[in-house]
Amino acid sequence: MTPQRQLVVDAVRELGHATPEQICTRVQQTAPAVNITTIYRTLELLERIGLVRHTHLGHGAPTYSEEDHQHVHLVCHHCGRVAEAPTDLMDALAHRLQEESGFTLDATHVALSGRCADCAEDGEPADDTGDAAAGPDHHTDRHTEGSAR
Amino acid sequence: MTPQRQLVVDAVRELGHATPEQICTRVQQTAPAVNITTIYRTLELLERIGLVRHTHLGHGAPTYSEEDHQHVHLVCHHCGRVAEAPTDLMDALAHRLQEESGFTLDATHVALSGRCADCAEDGEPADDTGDAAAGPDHHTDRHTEGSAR
DNA sequence: ATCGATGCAAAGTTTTTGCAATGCT
DNA sequence: AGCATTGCAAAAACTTTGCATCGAT
Repeated sequence: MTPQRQLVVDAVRELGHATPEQICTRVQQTAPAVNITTIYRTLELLERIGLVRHTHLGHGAPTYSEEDHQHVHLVCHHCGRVAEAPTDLMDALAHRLQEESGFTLDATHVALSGRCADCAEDGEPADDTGDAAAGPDHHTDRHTEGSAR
Repeated sequence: MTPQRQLVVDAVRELGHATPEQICTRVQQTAPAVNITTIYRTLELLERIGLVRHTHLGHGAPTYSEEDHQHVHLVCHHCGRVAEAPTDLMDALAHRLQEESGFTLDATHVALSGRCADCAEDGEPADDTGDAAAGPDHHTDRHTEGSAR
């Protein structure tokens, strides 16, 4: 309804899966005055009305994406990249869970982690100390994850 | 090696999957002087040497468990309870991911979310605003530290 | 004496809350 | 005016870091 909210929706849509801070940065490119608080509150609202959903990529930071942008996230321990896979990959699993445990799976809410094809080629073991490190092309310049301290 | 570390290992083992703070609380039942800092440092160490591993349950707080305690976590949106399922549930999925995307799945690192059998019975829609809310029986009394009343 | 482990306090991050100001009806 | 939304600042929750002390080799 408000311009800020529209900007948040747009940002979520454009970024695909982004943390609140990334969304904030994006929104501020258009409207620098927008506060991070508003991002959080808007995201919460948008989620409640079902426009966006959030997913946990393994790291602490949740990422937001469009509600209808349904896919499974695959995050690589090694390079931190996030790939996407169709949710029907999970169908069989969802079925088994339902049968065996009565558990109804929400396939889109979490990310699966592992190692992507690119990183599998490298023989190097992941420094699995932390989670997915900052991506190679994503400049997720948060806390510059130093592997060896 | 040190008594504190042993206590941390024990706590992780007993609690199954616990946040650093829960572990801290547990350890402090035996050794009240132990500081939360030590918990974090010890956990980091134990993880590096492969004694424990951490898993993201969807909420921000990572939980730690024994390395060999391999299972998939199923966390319920509704009640926040964490169930466990054998990892071989994921085998078929892992295989497909490998084939189709070259992605090597690490089944134990993340939790699957959804709604557990108990909560499925209640017709109530989950207040899916946040993640798993504080459980009904889990009194997630985290911040119980230093305040030795 | 040396070196690592620990406790304490302070700093850093990320997210939430309180409150006053703003804008729309 | 009434009401929701926003921005700012402070608080809270969570984690890491610096530094002095303690213990064992």
